[in-house]
Amino acid sequence: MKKQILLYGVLLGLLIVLLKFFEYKFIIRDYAFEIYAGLIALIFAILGIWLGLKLTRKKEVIVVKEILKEVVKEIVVDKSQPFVLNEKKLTELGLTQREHEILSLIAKGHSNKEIADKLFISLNTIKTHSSRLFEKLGVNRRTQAVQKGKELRIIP
Amino acid sequence: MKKQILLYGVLLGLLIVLLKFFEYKFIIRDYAFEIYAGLIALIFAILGIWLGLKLTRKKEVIVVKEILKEVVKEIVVDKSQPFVLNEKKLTELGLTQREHEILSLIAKGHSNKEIADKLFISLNTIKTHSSRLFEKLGVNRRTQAVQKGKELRIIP
DNA sequence: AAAAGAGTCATACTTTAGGGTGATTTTGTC
DNA sequence: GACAAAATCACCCTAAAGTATGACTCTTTT
Repeated sequence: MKKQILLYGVLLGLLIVLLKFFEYKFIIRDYAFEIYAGLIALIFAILGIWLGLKLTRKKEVIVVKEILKEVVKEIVVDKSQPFVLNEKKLTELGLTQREHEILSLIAKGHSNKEIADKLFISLNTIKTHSSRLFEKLGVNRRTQAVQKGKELRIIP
Repeated sequence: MKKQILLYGVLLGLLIVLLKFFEYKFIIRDYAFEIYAGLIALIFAILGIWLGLKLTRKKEVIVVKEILKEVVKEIVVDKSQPFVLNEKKLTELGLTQREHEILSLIAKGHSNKEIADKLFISLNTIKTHSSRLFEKLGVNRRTQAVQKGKELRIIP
């Protein structure tokens, strides 16, 4: 926050210097003040908008205490939608493409049968995929898988 | 958007007039320009921030076409979290307290057995509740119920 | 007091999901 | 071409989930 204010101040100073400089270079003396004011207003309005946009990117801080390692980790999760796939987590978990695909279909409320029909593969295959999927996510029910998937931001 | 720009322009004009007026009233002549610039910058930065904050309040427009009544309704849903219970929908659907409670437990990934244990009631009762719940939501699987529940904002 | 709504429970039955194991086929990589 | 990873499928069995129906108890409303 202090950085922002400092940045604003410095920018304003620079701008004034710049404008004063141009004042002696060109012949825009008559409307100089209005032009300056307009320019400053424009620039700071844009900066303000940018800052405003940045401010709304709410960050949720999840504090995970790993007792075993006696280390306190802070994971900053960007909660400002829309959904951006967390590819790191995806590879970290070792989820394959197919497994990921099936997870999202599960999340959409489809039954295994429906998923099988949709992907033109056997029901058994869906079961194998989902089993492995659950194992990798450390869950044992599809509803939990969906929950975890959303939490880890690997599905929308 | 055009309103915003107009507002900015008018404000800038007013400000300049105001400042010019004060220039002849007080003796702040020496640093007048810097003060003006600073004031303008400040005001427009604040305006920008406000605008930026307003811009990020994404609104999702759901268009519901009621064919029977030949009326097109537009429901504007504010999507800028956090969860606010849509009580209207809740009563509209006729969900009872218990059913709603069970829906949220389902959404948390609990099995029927777990819910039964948690609420100290029989597994069969959970089944009856969930059945009626599904019927009211127009679904036939718990994953779909969770989806719909979130969509209708009756669960977080 | 009767009716209605909500909550509870049971029994019986069907469907879907999940776990375990093993096997075959594709596909991409060295 | 060999190898590994991914994807496919089958079979078996158990566990959950879901459907249908009927019934009992409270509580609130009429």
